[in-house]
Amino acid sequence: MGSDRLAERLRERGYRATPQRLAVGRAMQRLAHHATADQVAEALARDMPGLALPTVYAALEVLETLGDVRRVATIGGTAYFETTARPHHHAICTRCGTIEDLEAEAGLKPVLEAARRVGFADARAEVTILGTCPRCRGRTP
Amino acid sequence: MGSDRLAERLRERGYRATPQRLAVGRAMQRLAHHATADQVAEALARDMPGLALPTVYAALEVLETLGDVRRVATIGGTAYFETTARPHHHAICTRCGTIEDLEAEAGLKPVLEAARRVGFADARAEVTILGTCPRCRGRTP
DNA sequence: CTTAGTGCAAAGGCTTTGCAGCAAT
DNA sequence: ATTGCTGCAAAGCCTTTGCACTAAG
Repeated sequence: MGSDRLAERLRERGYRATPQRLAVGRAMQRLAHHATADQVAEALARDMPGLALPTVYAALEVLETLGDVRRVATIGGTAYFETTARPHHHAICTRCGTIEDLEAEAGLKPVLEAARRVGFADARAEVTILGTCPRCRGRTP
Repeated sequence: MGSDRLAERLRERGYRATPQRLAVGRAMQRLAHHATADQVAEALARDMPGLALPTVYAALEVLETLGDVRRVATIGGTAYFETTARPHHHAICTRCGTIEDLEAEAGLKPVLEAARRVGFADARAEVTILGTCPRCRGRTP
């Protein structure tokens, strides 16, 4: 899933390989973990001064249909995106919204099967840990 | 966790037992699964004509601190709330946002431990299935 | 009586939409 | 030469905030 092949993969699916899409794709790989549209835009501000936020959203949407990127489940608010490269789970701080990546295996087959039973085919499973992060822990309730 | 005891539990924690909070608490139990603030307001529109949306949000927030209610992890957009009574997981349609409850066991200890390792204490784990619901399945891509 | 809570309105933040101009094929 | 994309601006949603008034304790 090298970023160099992104151009080619875009064209295969009938999309144009624009500099913006390629840049967003590269930025996502560089940020790796998870990023908001705003963070992506900021990361690219230097190289692409004119890059607009709606364009980032549009690019992320295309990358999503390609399967390169997906949205992370959060407790509302800002949308987080991540690359699909290496699957992992997330710990979200319910106070400040910080997201931490977790590299751990989970037993999700029963849940996936339950989902299939109610009609969700070819679905993916994701574990979300919700709690208080270290920094928020030592503060006023 | 009977709704009748909610008044008492509110006062124990220093909150006032207002009709609005009790009504929101009852509505959440009745809606059971998961509901948006808007749905709660709508469900109570008959009985409490003057109930304003900000009040519903405020009440849900209080119920959240009581531990009666919590936010569900979703892929952005509208916030969903649910009662904490019976733990379960969710299947979310990435197209229309529909949420389906799943009653299945998952092996989440490794993930919870990984979370604890990065400083998330007393956290809860939640599995989110992301895919396409039966209704959206048979439609234009 | 006191002070928290409601209701209303308005602000705020993030995401999406619309459209003219530009660029990829 | 076409038609899709970008960039900008504006609209849209949902959620939160501020403040006067009401009501809980």
